[in-house]
Amino acid sequence: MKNKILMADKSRLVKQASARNAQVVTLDMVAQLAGVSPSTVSRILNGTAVVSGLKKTAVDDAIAKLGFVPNPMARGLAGGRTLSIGVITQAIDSPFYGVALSGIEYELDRAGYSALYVSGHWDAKEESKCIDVLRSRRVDGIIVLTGRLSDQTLKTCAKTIPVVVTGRSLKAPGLFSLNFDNFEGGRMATQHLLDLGHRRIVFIAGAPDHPDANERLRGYRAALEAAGLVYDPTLVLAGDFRESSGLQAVTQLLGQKCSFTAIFAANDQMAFGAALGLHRSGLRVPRDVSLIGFDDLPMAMYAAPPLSSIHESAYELGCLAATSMLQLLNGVKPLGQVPAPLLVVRESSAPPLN
Amino acid sequence: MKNKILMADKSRLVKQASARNAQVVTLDMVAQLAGVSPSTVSRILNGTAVVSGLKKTAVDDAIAKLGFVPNPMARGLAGGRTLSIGVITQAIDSPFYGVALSGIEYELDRAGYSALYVSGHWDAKEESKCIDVLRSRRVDGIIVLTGRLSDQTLKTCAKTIPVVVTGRSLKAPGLFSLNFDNFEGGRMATQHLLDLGHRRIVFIAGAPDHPDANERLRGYRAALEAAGLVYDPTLVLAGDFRESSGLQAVTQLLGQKCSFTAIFAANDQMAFGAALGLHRSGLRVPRDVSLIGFDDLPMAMYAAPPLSSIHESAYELGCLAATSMLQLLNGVKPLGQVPAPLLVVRESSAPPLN
DNA sequence: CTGAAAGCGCTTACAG
DNA sequence: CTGAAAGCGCTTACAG
Repeated sequence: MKNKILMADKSRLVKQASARNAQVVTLDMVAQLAGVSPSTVSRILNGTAVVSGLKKTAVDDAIAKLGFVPNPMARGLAGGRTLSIGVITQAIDSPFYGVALSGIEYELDRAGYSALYVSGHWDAKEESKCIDVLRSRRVDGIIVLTGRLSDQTLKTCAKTIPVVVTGRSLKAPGLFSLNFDNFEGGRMATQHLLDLGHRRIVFIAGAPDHPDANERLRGYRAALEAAGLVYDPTLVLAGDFRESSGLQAVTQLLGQKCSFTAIFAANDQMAFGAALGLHRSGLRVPRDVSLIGFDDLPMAMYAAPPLSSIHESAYELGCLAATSMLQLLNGVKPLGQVPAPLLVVRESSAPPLN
Repeated sequence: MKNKILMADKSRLVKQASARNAQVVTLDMVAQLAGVSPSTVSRILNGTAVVSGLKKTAVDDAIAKLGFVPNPMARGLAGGRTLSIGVITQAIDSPFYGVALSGIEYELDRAGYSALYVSGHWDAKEESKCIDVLRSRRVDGIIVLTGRLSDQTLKTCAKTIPVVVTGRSLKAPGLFSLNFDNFEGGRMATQHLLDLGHRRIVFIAGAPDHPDANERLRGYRAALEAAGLVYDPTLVLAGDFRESSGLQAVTQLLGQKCSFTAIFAANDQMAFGAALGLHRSGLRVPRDVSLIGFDDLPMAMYAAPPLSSIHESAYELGCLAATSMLQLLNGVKPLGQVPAPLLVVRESSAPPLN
């Protein structure tokens, strides 16, 4: 008798399954096989309620036997969540943010969430569009890796969806910010060059309006002033965080016969560009010019010569951003903090010649 | 009279909307406002059927007025598709694949699709898990950026879901492959060094079992043999496509006092590592040793000295993979082809000293 | 060309 | 502790 019922059930299952996709196992099928209601299966899956041991075992067995995997879309539709987190990055191929993304991916994956990456391309308008795209995809939360969005925009956004933002300090309901001490990092880099005996130190700035960039410049100025040096604006060149702008800055500098013995680039990529500019002019690092970057990209140690830099752990930043988001989602107050900047001295910085 | 109905409708809309999320506008609301059935709105949205002009205008107006954005999950559940494509990459922070991802992102975005990135970390088992994850997310197709999955696994996978794979030539139903001519690229790089007069040319190999790596090695051998040189296995060192393995290879080489005048690294990252190894030993590029890489990463031109390489357009590869997937999804036979390899001569390669 | 209706695979009050 | 039922927001045969 029991067998007969089982067989009848099975043929029914097969029929259902083949409707659209032969592989699809549904929660209903699990419920039937386990002899419980779909509600019970759902509750076991989500840990929503305490279920008697026997039923739980039966359900777990059925899940294993059938190889059941919940359909995230049905879950999302019914439960009002997607188990996916939107991540706004500047460029998915950025050497710095790429590492952060892998940290995010790691932590989210552990918690059963997926990441949806969208690129803002260093443009506030595009970043706004990213938010729209992510909203339409119904992500459960948004991680914003720095960028140019205004504080106000972020606060408004956080009213309807949890937001974690890096690269600034902001307090608002539903929002958590993770800020790296760019000021201190900028100060340390400059201080390192001062300690070596440099006095004419060039600063190649990052993308204008970017909080990171501004803070690093502030750190540069602070170190200079603390050393009793006057801030010389002709030593501060514009940049945009890309290699090409570092090259351009050095070319310009050399063109106007500006005298200097060291360069602090607001990120490693620009430092690489600057190094090329020096190389092209026959200037050697660090003999003729000392060079220090910022970020400590994986590539920094493979530059020739290996680049001194301020270490900022992108991977850890990504992990932190992800775990903070998860906490926000679970109603836990995030308390994580980004590690302090660290000076990494390699071979690109040395005392000046004379 | 008409006004009254509209007002009544509105209050109903508000009630519905506030149920879960105050911002949510549904297709039903659009239908009501436009005075048509939900089916019609759906058909207009999807271009599934020809709809009379008047109704279309009414619906478009209603969509605009309400700021309606279709819920992708409901769409997915009902329509059996998610408008999302899974992308299996080796590491989301890979300098090479990162650029490919941005190409994929660009093309997919244009078509209203999203990408779901998962990383295989150069491991066949992890890549298999990636497929499972993507399946459970119900992606409409899977793009596999090279990797170690067996041909058989890919073919099997393609039976139930469209697959585009790069880095190999494979024919199977539901599958399209995009292969870069790594053999020719390897040959060209080696030929370049031969043309400069080098005879003792080291090859630093890529990750074992990776088709890219094997092909580049084959190209190396072919060029050597065409030049009438005997293949010397002691000149071929193991690598894994990472900087560190390039460094290690050179260290090993120098340790065993192997004589050579040039190095061909199977990718730029290993070339950077090799450059560091040479630098540490006081050897200069290209005076003492010529160096050529493969991929032509954005960083290659910023190396010191700028690195000669074989150009492979990762961005274009990504675009091609994405458009091919879109074609597969639309029942169109993809015909795209990856551009041929291109030799880029910079400053890291020169004739040998003697 | 267009509607009414059923259904996609789940979750969650609502009742016991 | 557990079910039956309604509903999430769409799409798609099925009828006109």
